[in-house]
Amino acid sequence: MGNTEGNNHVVGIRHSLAHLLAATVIEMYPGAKNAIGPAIENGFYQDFEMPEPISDEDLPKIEARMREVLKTWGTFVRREVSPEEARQQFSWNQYKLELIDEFSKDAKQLTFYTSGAFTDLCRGGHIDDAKEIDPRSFKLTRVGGVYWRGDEKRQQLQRIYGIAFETQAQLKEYVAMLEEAKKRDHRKLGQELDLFVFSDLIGAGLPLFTPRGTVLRRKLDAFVQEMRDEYDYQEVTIPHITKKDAYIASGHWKKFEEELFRITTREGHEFAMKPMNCPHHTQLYAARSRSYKELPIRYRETTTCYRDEQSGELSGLSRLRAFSQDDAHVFCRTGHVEEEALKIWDIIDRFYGTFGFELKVRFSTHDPANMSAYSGSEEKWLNTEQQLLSIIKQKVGDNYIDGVGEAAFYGPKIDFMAKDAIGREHQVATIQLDFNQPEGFDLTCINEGGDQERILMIHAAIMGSIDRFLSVYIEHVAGKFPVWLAPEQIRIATLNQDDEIVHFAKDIAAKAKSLGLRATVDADNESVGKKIRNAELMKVPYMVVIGGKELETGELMPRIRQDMEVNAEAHTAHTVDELLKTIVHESKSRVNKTSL
RNA sequence: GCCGCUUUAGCUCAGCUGGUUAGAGCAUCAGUUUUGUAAACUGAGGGUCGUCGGUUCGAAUCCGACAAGCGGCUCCA
Repeated sequence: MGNTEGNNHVVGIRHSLAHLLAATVIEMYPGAKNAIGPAIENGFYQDFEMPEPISDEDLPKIEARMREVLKTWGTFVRREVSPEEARQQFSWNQYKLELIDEFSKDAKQLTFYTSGAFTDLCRGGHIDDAKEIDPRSFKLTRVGGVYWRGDEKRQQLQRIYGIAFETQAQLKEYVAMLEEAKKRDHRKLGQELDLFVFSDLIGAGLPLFTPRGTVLRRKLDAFVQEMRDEYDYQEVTIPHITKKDAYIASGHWKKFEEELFRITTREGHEFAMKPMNCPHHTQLYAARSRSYKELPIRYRETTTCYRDEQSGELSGLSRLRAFSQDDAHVFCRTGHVEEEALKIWDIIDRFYGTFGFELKVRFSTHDPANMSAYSGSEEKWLNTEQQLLSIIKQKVGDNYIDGVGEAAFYGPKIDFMAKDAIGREHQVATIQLDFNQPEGFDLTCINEGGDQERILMIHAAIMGSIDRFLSVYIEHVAGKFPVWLAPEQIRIATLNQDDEIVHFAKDIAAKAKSLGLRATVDADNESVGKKIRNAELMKVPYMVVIGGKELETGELMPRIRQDMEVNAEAHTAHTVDELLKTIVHESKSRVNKTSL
């Protein structure tokens, strides 16, 4: 692990490269204006207003020119200037002028940094000398469109991204990681492994899951529901459309009206496809008066939600217009919150632990500077946040990330981020404490004193969206699903098309199916080598070849997918019963190792 | 939604600057072969070149709109 000094140094390199990129682009494209360009994780970027749009194909020549310009650069020279002088220098660049106006509000002097023939307005943070940059340790990666200052109402600029490290070896390592990520891309694997498809006829963001993909969904969902059953969740079922009144009461209408799929009935009534499930579930709770003795009431349901997402936001299974949530709502009193949240947390730990994900916790709170984005008084916000914080402290101490402004509009959340096998983080599970919808829907219980008491709701999704979880999980395991999830658990291939051999293979498959396994027979007229290759490509965990030898001895030599843990004697002959029994055991125990 | 790029057979991709019946590999189908742990051989079928419109004597190729996808931005209950 690098020390702090080393880390600052690489940040300095990245920052300095952003300057170099700005200098190079301005030189190569007369009329180009640079806006901002900071160091970021693994690299840097620089925003430009370009006279003509550039594309990815332009990057190699910009990169080559950067290396030339770099040779002319030396120490970074700092100079303090007055705002007036700065304005004069950058009169050609309205972006810098805007920054100068802003910075000069609280500073009398601004700073310029110069290396080679290039000077930029900058607060600092470079390395001392541009000669410290290894010209082989950076690379321009992509160009994208961005809004000036991140505001979609303002000018659109072009951003050039680069990656940069202290050494060429580190750059190579990072490039290798990106290539590995590309190989694992769930959109690619989804097609190769025959898990899901999209159709132009059906529409963007509307995934169609194949039989194989559906196995994955059902097994994952069953796992979550099995754990919820332990904690007395009750399964419910709701329709997928609703009158808009439900969203007016919940507060969603005000905030998400634009993102709803709306339906007008022939009688002119307005409905919407449900974008979430809480309003429906509240009505199950509110169907009759509830005694405090009944609480907590826990509803769970895996069901599809529909949101009219912006077309540019759709991406594989990560962002969809129709997606399925493994949703649950707990209706309870303040005194129940801690215990209920801990139960959910336990399910989350067990679920993600099973897959080898490392979890990080984010405490997602309201942004005091932006209260208009939230429902309810700030006092109530602070109150509920305190409740969640004490739970977080209890579970992980100070080991959590502050997510100011990351709350839902109706309440604070505990969000969980999973770190995958190649080090990327994804937001997954969530526990949300909601004091607003119980108000909106007037949810109460009759308390010990016989009075109506306002209750609280906890929203909890373990996978969040099954679809999005799948996108993360497919990439995490690179499509090599453990036996309990594998759409095809064992493939029985015949050596040839001899009747007796084919019959034996079919008998084994029938036996496997009777034990609840997912087995297939490959009796095609193909070479053994080809059949093995096909099974490998589909990442089937177990494969056996049946020939005369097997017919004679009744024993099988399993071919076990390489990522699975095995014992020494795994790759020896086993009886059919022994082999199938093992696979059944692995199917139930949810481990990715064979007990052969 | 915004900026940029892309779209040729089920999949992966050729097709130069517009010019007679649009190609390959894999997959599929048929025949041959009857195979021992990651690709047997031969042959056949399959595409109105994303859709619609325009320019042109002539469009897969140029222009426009729309759709879908990719990389970003914005958004994310």
